[in-house]
Amino acid sequence: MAKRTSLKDSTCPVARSMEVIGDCWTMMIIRDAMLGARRFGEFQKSLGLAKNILAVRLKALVEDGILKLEPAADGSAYQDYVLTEKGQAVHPIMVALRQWGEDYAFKPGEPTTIMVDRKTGKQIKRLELHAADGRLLGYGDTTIVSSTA
Amino acid sequence: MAKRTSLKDSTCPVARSMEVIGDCWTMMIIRDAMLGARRFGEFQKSLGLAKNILAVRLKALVEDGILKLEPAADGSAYQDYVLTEKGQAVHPIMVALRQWGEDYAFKPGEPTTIMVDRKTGKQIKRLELHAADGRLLGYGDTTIVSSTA
DNA sequence: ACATGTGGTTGCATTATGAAACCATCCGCC
DNA sequence: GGCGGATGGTTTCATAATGCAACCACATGT
Repeated sequence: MAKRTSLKDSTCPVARSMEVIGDCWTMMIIRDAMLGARRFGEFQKSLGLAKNILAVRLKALVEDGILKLEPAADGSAYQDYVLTEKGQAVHPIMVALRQWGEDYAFKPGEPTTIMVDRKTGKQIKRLELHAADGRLLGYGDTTIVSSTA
Repeated sequence: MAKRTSLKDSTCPVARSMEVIGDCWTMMIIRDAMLGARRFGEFQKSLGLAKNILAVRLKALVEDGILKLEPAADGSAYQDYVLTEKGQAVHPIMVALRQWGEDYAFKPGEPTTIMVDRKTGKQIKRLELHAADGRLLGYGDTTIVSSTA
């Protein structure tokens, strides 16, 4: 059999995250939801993906508690897909992906989009990793241990 | 035809990042590389994935400049897969994925692994998003604009 | 009532994934 | 230098996921 391997039971949080949101379309849907998309048609038009795929992804996202269905904001009988708190919490991941993409996947001068502070309109600061005592940490300054909680 | 859709030319950095590292196994390989894995066999044993899949993924990672091949550190005729600077730069994404997974994919008390400061052994601080002026930003405090650079 | 828009589902062709078998080197040992 | 096992893959073949297109039910506008 060639069933896609599941990492749901891994003890590594990264694996479990990837199991849920480690899919191109899934992440693009969340991105669009963060930018304000709410309706099936909005996602479909924005992403240009096949409707059956979109339907499957949206269903999975709702099941995983990242999106939830609620009555359409425009008063129609349709429903809106809106991010839950769990879905909104994906924001830092999105920012990290965005910054890496900006750094390594664009030629200088190539048109792109940037994330700005809504209040000032200025580009946001880069994500930084800090130790508990506030020291700036780089790659190599961290390691993984199994939690003894 | 049912070729997997490519997002390589999207103007959204998130899309381009996902195109490269938005794959479960790919991210797991990078994770293991960050934890010190260097050899084909190490990745294969740690991840338990089929060797053909691993071979394809490793080749892609080398082509994308995330891993590079260098003579084995143990002096043998084999080669090591080691992270490039671009590969090391994935670290913040890994941390963001890890924190989200910790928060939403584990029951309290469930065994997991945590990331610690190598010097102090203490758990690292959560990633925070800041504005250019230092203000802490939450979900909803940011927006996307097309770069006019 | 009728056309159109929205939000899907179904069918079928193509592609990717995965387990197992196979194969070419490389290494340690005698 | 010859032999056995370890290493690092490639090949084969079955199954699962993806994607296009066609279809469909219901809501809405006129």
